[in-house]
Amino acid sequence: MTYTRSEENCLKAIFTITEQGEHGGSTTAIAAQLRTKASSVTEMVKRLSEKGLVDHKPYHGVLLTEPGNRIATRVIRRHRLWETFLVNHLNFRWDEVHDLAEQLEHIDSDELHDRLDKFMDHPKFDPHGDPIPDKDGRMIDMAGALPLAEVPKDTLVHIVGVKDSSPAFLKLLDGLGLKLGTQLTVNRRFEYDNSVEVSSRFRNGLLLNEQVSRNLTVKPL
Amino acid sequence: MTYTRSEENCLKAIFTITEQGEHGGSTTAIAAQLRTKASSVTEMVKRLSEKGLVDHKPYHGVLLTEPGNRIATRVIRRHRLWETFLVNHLNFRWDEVHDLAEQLEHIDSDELHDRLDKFMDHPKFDPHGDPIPDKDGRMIDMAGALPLAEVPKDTLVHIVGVKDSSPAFLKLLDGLGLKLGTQLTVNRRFEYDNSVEVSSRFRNGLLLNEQVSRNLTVKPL
DNA sequence: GATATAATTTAGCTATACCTAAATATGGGT
DNA sequence: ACCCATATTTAGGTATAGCTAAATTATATC
Ligand SMILES: [Mn+2]
Ligand SMILES: [Mn+2]
Ligand SMILES: [Mn+2]
Ligand SMILES: [Mn+2]
Repeated sequence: MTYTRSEENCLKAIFTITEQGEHGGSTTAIAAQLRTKASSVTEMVKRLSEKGLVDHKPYHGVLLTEPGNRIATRVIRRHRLWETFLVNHLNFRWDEVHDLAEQLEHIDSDELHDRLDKFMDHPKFDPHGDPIPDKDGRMIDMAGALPLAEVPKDTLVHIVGVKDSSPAFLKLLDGLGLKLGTQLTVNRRFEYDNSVEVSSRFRNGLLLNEQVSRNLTVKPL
Repeated sequence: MTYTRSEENCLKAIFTITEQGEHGGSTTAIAAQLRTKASSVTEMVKRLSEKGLVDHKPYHGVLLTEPGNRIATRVIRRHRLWETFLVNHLNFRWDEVHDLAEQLEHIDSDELHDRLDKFMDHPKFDPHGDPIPDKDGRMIDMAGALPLAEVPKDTLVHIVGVKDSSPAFLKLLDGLGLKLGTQLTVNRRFEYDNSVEVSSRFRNGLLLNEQVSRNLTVKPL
């Protein structure tokens, strides 16, 4: 079986939405994720449903079936493998690779991606800290990781991921000297705007707004 | 400007056909190359013509304009770079890479392909002996190369390319121990069926039929 | 110069994948 | 139990990219 780019993107969107807690992706949420319109999603979901890749209870959301989940996971695997390749071997920056991976993830070949995986020695994480599924769809689970926004004061943590892979966000982090592995402690939180003040080995009293602290994933050490 | 997969494939087909001597690709020849129908080509050519990528004189063939030629060359560059990467770095065999490259060649990014080129240290030939255009479209010209079928008796030559990249043909060559660089001499030619008998360092009296000798490109030493 | 053959184009149809605007259904709150 | 804001679907349209079958056109041969 081979699926179209749009089908794969739709399955991936549903995966991402349902993974983030939602109990079934709404037509609207999927449309937002795909930057398309709800009516287009209705049609796409109908087709995916006929192919047995999703379960759709109108007004109650779309869920991936087991085959649908397998395909979505495979697309995510490919995306993350390519991002890793582009950064580690072609010397792209972490803020440059997402859009390229959006194209490359649709190349139709398990063999290619398994060889790419092997070539890189089976990397476990992509440049943004996201776990890379192995060929059976298994990946390291991120238990213990949480948004910086939810870290208690005076806890030593290190950055393990970013929720937002947009160039703008990643460039901001670069500009602040924050990257995967950077160790941080929350010194103060301001109720006024939910901003947090953090310190690292290199920098003291760095003020991060709520948007930033929500999009930084960290893990206590 | 960004072009669709079908547009790129059509331009590439016209390039290949006109390169092989034809004075303008006929609708039928293009259709055969693309494994599509003449009527589909008519429509495609109309669109390419409106975009200024081809000149079409009905019943006298389609020719690439300078912009059309640039795009076709770029697609060929990408195809050959990917084939080289797949063979040299992911350990694919030379008979496995063509179809994958047909997909990868449409990834829309000069930056990616220039970096891939650099990563491989600017290879000059792909795994089938075809010259790889550089980022300005220039490539080594194959003057002096000719089909084995046209080599005079007792001339020492070596294999520099294959005209046919199909898995079937390449597997046949593998099976006969013939590969790029192999040195050959034509011992005898048989008028009956245009077959030739060749010798290499490893093998004496190997009989090759016309189809094979036409698809093997060699160069005198 | 007429004509037949083969190449080419046109007409009309299908499928995917988008869109906007209009219609409709639902579930939470009253 | 009802209503309505909102989510969702339907209707109808566009563009790309195929297809088959029918019509048309040019060229090469007689
Ligand atoms: Mn990404
Ligand atoms: Mn990523
Ligand atoms: Mn090839
Ligand atoms: Mn090749």
